[in-house]
Amino acid sequence: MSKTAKNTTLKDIAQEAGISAAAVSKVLNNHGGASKATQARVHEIAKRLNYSPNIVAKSLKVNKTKTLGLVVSDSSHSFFGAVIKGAQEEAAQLGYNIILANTNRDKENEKEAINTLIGKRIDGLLLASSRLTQRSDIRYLDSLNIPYVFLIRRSEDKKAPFVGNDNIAGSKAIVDHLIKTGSSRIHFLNMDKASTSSADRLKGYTAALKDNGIKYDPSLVYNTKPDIQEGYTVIRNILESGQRMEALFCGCDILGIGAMEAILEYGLKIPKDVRVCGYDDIEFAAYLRRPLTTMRQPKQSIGVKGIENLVARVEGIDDKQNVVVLKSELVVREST
Amino acid sequence: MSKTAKNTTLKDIAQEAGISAAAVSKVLNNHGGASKATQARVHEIAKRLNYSPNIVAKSLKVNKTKTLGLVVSDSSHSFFGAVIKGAQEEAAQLGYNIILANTNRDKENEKEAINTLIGKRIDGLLLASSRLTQRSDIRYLDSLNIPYVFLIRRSEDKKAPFVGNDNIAGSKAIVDHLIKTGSSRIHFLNMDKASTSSADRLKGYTAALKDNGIKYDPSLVYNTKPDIQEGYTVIRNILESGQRMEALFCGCDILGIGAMEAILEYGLKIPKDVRVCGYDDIEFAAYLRRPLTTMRQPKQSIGVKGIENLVARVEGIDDKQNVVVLKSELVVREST
DNA sequence: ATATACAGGTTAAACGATTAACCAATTTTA
DNA sequence: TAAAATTGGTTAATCGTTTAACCTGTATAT
Repeated sequence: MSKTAKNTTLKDIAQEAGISAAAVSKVLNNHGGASKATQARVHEIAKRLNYSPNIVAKSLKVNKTKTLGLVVSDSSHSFFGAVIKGAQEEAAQLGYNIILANTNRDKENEKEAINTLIGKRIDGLLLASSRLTQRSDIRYLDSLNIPYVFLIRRSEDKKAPFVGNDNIAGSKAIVDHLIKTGSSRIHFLNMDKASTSSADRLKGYTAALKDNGIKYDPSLVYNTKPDIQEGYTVIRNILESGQRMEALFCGCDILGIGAMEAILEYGLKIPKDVRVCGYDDIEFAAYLRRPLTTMRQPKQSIGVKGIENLVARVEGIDDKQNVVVLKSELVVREST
Repeated sequence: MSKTAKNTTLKDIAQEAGISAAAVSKVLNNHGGASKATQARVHEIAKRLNYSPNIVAKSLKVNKTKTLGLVVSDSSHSFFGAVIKGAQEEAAQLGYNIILANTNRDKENEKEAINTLIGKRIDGLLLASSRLTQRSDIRYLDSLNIPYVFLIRRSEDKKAPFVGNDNIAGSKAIVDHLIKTGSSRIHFLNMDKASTSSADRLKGYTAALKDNGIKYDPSLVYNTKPDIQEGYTVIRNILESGQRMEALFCGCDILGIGAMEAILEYGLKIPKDVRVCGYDDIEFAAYLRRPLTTMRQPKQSIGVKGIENLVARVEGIDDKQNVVVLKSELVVREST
């Protein structure tokens, strides 16, 4: 593996073809001003010498890297997997590459990751489930001087570019489903209180109750971080405290999985004793102990639309929307 | 979002500090040759002007980008999610970034992806479940003149750098488990025939049979691509053909999920009538309809070790192993 | 026939860093 | 005290492109 082997450059081709490097550059970029014969010769030589343009040099010159940053809280999470794939493929389609960063749900990590991305001079930034959702964070993001788009979780500043689903409508729809199918006392295991997504899902929950004339009982609402074990623990504790539970809406499928484990282990039947639903429709939701009723978020589309929107910004196209809200879909399965 | 705002450069700092850009560079890189006072001044100005070194320029000069390529067949796949995360975090730790590429299991896509990565002048390449595993592909990869490491699926050329688990030992262990716990007629739903991983898993399967004095019956072995629906279809067809099935080893958990769906839908009980196991231990294997017995591959470690090994190559360290085989672990669950 | 346009290039500067080579002034060493 | 070494820098080249500005010879227009 000879690391010292030099790559072919424009100059090499120029020399071989007996013309200037500038001429070669123009040929290779179709910038005109070259005879058919020269064009053919240049292309032949380029192919023969296995030329691969040095994008680093080009980037330096044109001040664009054709690279976008994608920061996610946890790329191993099934949900993000789909988002990442959608984003990556759409980016490739549009001629961009993606550098991936993980934040592990930590704001400082996130800022650090963004800073190194900035050093690499990315053209734009996609923030999935970001922690930088406060108004003050927007000032920080704006100071980076590159376009950015929030994914999944929106900023407190509602004008900030965003692609995701309508959490209020989605959670209202799923709670409506629980009510219409017979429950009026509905526990809600939501995610971290801090996130705008959680806040919206709570709004949907209360809206559904109100619409159906049910009084909102805050003591039925719990918060924890999206983690199977956490979901298990919280629900187990509730059950062991002797509280009656007939229906449970989990803020995400991951919590739903943990919750179902706890419920089944406690000896209750799903859906006979307790009806459970989640949110997201992660890949395996249909194959769980009890296939899970959930709201299907258009995960891959979020990635795709996110990139589309970001690239439009990067390239200065201005017929783009600021806020793109995609539809989520109720998927009813065995668990309810 | 002013796109024209210029970033601070070394020159700006130099001007402000009244010294040359070279001096500033040295200060910022701790290359010595500057008074304490100058150092302090430079650092202060850099911070004040919000200086972020242009890594693109640096990369061009030093001919290293501190960027690695990671090509996977499908980043949305739960298994790769963990690998990607391990790789990304380890890379960050070592000062590298990762550009992600998807191939969708297509060799031409893979080559194309690699070519654009080469254009971006990545320092090294990680190939997860690559299609470029033939000897002729090694020549292609070598011609790229950058270090590469195979992940998960090894090359036919056994000397090629590789990080993954021992598929022969792993599949032998799990088939042993099926035999020791009472089955002698074991169906095997393996993945695509072409892959070295499948071939190794078949070797493990036959080795286990042989060790236990069971005759190998090729008519019990099926191949299909790793996809839930595929697994479902193949197994459903087998059952509908009237074949008796008492134990089933699936080449990956994904196939196991589809298989279990088919078996349960056909009215058979798991594990009473048919005992099923998979391979990989993807995140949700424990929460499926029937929690799945499987071999737990150290997915995140594969990513981590892969990067470690690749970076050692990139940086010319030579106490690295060529082939790193990590242990997989038998996880027995309800399905067997 | 003269001016004009165009085809097919060339030259040189620039992007923002790094780094080898050099230098003047001061300090240390013998 | 003279030579050597150190301190704290500077200059200029370089990485591989792109691109504005320029040039020259031929073809076309008037």
